[in-house]
Amino acid sequence: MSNNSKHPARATVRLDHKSHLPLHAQAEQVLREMILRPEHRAAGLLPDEVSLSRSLGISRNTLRAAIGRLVAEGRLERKAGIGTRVTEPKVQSGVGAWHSFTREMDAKGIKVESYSIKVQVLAAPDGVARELQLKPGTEVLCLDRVRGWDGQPEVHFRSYLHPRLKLSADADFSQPLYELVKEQCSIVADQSQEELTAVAADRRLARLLDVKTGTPLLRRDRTVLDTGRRPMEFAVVHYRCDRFRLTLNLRQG
Amino acid sequence: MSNNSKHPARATVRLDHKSHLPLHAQAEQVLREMILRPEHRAAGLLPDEVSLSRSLGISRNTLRAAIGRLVAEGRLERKAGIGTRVTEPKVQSGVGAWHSFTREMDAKGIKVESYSIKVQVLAAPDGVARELQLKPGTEVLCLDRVRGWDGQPEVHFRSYLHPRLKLSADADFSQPLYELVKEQCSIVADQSQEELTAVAADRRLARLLDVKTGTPLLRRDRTVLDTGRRPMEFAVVHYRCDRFRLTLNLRQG
DNA sequence: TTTCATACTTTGTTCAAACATTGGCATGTC
DNA sequence: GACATGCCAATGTTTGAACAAAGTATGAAA
Repeated sequence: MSNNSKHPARATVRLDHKSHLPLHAQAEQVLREMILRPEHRAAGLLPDEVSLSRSLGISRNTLRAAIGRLVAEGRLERKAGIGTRVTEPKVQSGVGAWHSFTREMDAKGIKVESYSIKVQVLAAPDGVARELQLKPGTEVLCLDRVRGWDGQPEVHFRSYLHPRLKLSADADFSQPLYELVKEQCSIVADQSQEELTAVAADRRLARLLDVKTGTPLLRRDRTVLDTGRRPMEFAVVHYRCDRFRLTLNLRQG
Repeated sequence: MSNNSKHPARATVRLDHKSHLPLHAQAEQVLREMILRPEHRAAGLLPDEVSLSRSLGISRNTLRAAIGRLVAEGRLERKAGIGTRVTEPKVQSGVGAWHSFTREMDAKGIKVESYSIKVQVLAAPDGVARELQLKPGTEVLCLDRVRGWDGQPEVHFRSYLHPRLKLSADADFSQPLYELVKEQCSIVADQSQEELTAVAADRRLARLLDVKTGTPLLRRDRTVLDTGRRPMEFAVVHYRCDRFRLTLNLRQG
């Protein structure tokens, strides 16, 4: 049965057969919203394909196309004989290429929150100056950001921006950084050189990320180059790893 | 027309309707081979869906399921009114590529030493079975290795090898693993999917890597796929990070 | 020559239907 | 209790069909 206690009759969204957006795409949107709703996580299972397709007013095949993409994306899991369930959120980030953290989380349906933004101008420490190919002591813009979701901090970024970008300390740093730089400075981020290590949280990081001192953190040192291979940013990023995983797709080289 | 000069009559592979492997999966394999063949890159286009499905002896829908996955994977590109084309391989240098640990260290002039090698056959734990796409409990070869240099351990690998490789426990695992597999099994490692996190050393790891319990370690969960995108190895790697950094060169994506 | 309509090829979308396979559950037997 | 059996519900697979939309090629009209 479709309307048993587990799957109460919802406002059965009927899809628009006249929209220029294909039905499978509309169905995908509906499913994405369903995924966010807690009742489906709680219930464990989504309504079965036959009744769901009926309630959406589309055929089972069309619905399956939408579900299939969400499965491929890792947001749903299907099992023959059982049903379709919302994947337990194991948040991941990254591919062989990198993106804005905010946009990447957005794509996963997670609303990124900013917990603190501090902007200051300071003399570049030696390591930073080396990475940015500057004389030690050159003044750079330093950006501290803590981000997370569901009220919990998850990652701390400390970015040093190359003076070439000519960004002022009162710019709007709440939007994705690389888009800001692209628009304001016409400098486009292109590649990054990264180093990954594990470190213990010191007192400062422990406070910022709301963990105990000594908690293992993933540390990511990153130098971002623009399309002209000039360094534009050096960042030290610390991730808590309890709700987050950095994922990579690499190729044999 | 299907058999014009652009798309000469190939040995029309008819798929096996009695195989346990679904037709769409078989079609996917055929397409993967096609993608590698230069004549299709040269021709610019693959045969059109209708004639290709006929020559494979399957319906257009079934073929489209296979093509759809390869499109999602970025290996094929479809355009309405035009056809389906093999994606031009993007030429990139040193992009998010991985190598043998041993060879990578070699390149840095560091002589890698093996401190312990344990080989055992055991039932695949659930997570491992999932990554290798095996039924839980299938017997797999499990390889434990500790490597380092200057008399200090630096990294611990625990590899689970897919039974398809048919490697016996008494093979010579002192040489680089992927070369061994390549020679012994003619299976070539091609890509990897990785997850990076930071963890605290438990007692076992602390002993193996000669660090204090609780020391932050870089944990790298890696599924290695062969050229046919079949999983061949799942490995959990732990690095001490005091003498070692995992470096990556990524591109904006 | 340029422009435009039209036919044709190819992929895109959608449907209904049938059967296979998987897993959970109840019912039975020993 | 242990085990086999069979039913049921759910996803998995496959097909044939029809029409839509995109892009190319052709030929007629301006």
